[in-house]
Amino acid sequence: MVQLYQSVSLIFEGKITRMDKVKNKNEIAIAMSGGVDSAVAASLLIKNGFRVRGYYMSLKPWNCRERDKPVEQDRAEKIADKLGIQLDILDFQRIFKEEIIGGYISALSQGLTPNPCVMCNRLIKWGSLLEYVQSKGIGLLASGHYAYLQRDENGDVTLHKGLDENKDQSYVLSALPQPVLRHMILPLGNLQKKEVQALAQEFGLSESVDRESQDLCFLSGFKQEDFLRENAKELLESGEITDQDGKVLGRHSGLALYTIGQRKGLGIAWHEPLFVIDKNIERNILIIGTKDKLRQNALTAKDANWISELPQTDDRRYDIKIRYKSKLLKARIHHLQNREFTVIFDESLRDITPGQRVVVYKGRKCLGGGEIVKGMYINNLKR
RNA sequence: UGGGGCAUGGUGCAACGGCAGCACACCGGACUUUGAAUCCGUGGAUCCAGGUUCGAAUCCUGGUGCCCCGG
Repeated sequence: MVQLYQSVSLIFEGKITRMDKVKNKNEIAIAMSGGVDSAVAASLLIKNGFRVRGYYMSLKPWNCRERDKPVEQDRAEKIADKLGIQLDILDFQRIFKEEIIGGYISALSQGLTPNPCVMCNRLIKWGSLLEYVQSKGIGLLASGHYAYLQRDENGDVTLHKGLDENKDQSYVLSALPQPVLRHMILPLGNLQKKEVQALAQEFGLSESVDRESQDLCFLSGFKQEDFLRENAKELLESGEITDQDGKVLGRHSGLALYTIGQRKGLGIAWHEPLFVIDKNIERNILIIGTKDKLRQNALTAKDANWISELPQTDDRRYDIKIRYKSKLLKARIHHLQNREFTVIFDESLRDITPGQRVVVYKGRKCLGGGEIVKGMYINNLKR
C-alpha cells in the first residue's frame, strides 16, 4: 500500500500538537473536482485510515438546457460513490463571480495580467471552502495539488515543490499564509503524475475520472475575447499598436487581450516576430517590439507573503519563478521591507509581467512571493 | 502633360529563361488548472492583354496601378 508521507502521518498519529480548530485528527475534508488527482488523493487518505468527506464546489453556471449538472460534478459524484464517501455540493458561484471574476476583470482594467488560479486558491479553495468545512467541525482540508507540505512538531508548515517537478503546483499555493497551510493536507506531494495515474488504475478509478484534472477555471473553454465580451465589454475598446518610438503599426481590439511578451494576435507582418513589450493604459496603446526589447533583469513586487522564513537580502541567490510554468532563474532579493521587495536576476530574461506572481524558492522549499509591480532593466549591475 | 523605378500568397521580400521559395501574419495541433511563450503542421501568390521561346515571374510591346525626381 502507498504510504502517505510523513507529515501527513504525523497528524494522523496525533504527533503534531498545535493544531487549532482540529478536533478529530482522523477526519478530513477533500476538495474534489472530478479529476484524477483529487480522486487518487481521496483514495490515499481513505486507505490510510482517515474518515474522508468530499466537497465539490460549483463555481460557475453551466448550460442547464443540455444537462442537469456539469460533467465534472457528475464525475465527482461517481468517484465519491465508488470510494464510498459522502460528497457535498457547495454553491460558491456568487463569491466566485464577485471575488475571482471581479478581481480578474478589475486587474485587467488596470493593464495587469492577473493569475486567477492564485486568487482562487487563496480566496476560494483555501478560503471559503476551508471556512466552510471548519464550520462543519472538520479541521483539515485536502486537495490533489502537487506540492509537499512539511510539518514540524509544533505544526509549523513549510511548503515545498511537489516531487514531480513537471507537475509542481507550489506556485499557485505560494500566496497562502501559514495559518491556512496548517490546515492543509496534500497527499500527492511525494508522488509522480505517472504514479498517480497508476494508482487510479489500481483503485479502479480510471473509468470515472478524466485523464487530466478538471480545471475549475472560468476561462476554460472560453476564448479570452468571448469571455470579456460577455463580462466586461468596456475592456474591448480598440486602439493603436505602436512601436517604442510611437510609430503606428496597426490596431488592437482591447488591451486586456494582450499580455507582456505575447506574440500571437498582433496581426502585424514584419521580417521578424513581434512581441508585446508594454501597455499604455491611459492612452489605450499597445507597444510592441522585437524580442530583444523584452530583455529585463529586475522587478519590484508587492503584497509579499512569506510562509516560513524571510529571504535574506545579502548577495545569496534564490531560484525565482515569474509565472507558473517559467523556468527557475537565479536571483537575489533586495529592499525587502513591509510587504515589498526587489528581485535582481543574474541574467536578463523576458516577459516580466505586472500582475503575475513572483515566487521565491530555496532549493525545493517555497518561501513565498509577491505580485509583480513592474519589470525593469538595470544597466550597471553592481556585484 | 518631362525623366526614372516598381508590380510575386494577407504583409515584406527571394527565384542564371528550367519544379515559384523564405520571413512575418492568419488557421490547426501539441504543451498547460492564469494569460502567455515554445514546438509541430496545413492552406494560400507571379497586375492585365498580346508576343518571343521546347519552356516566361524573368525577355519584348501595349495597358493599368503605385512610387521617386522635375530642388
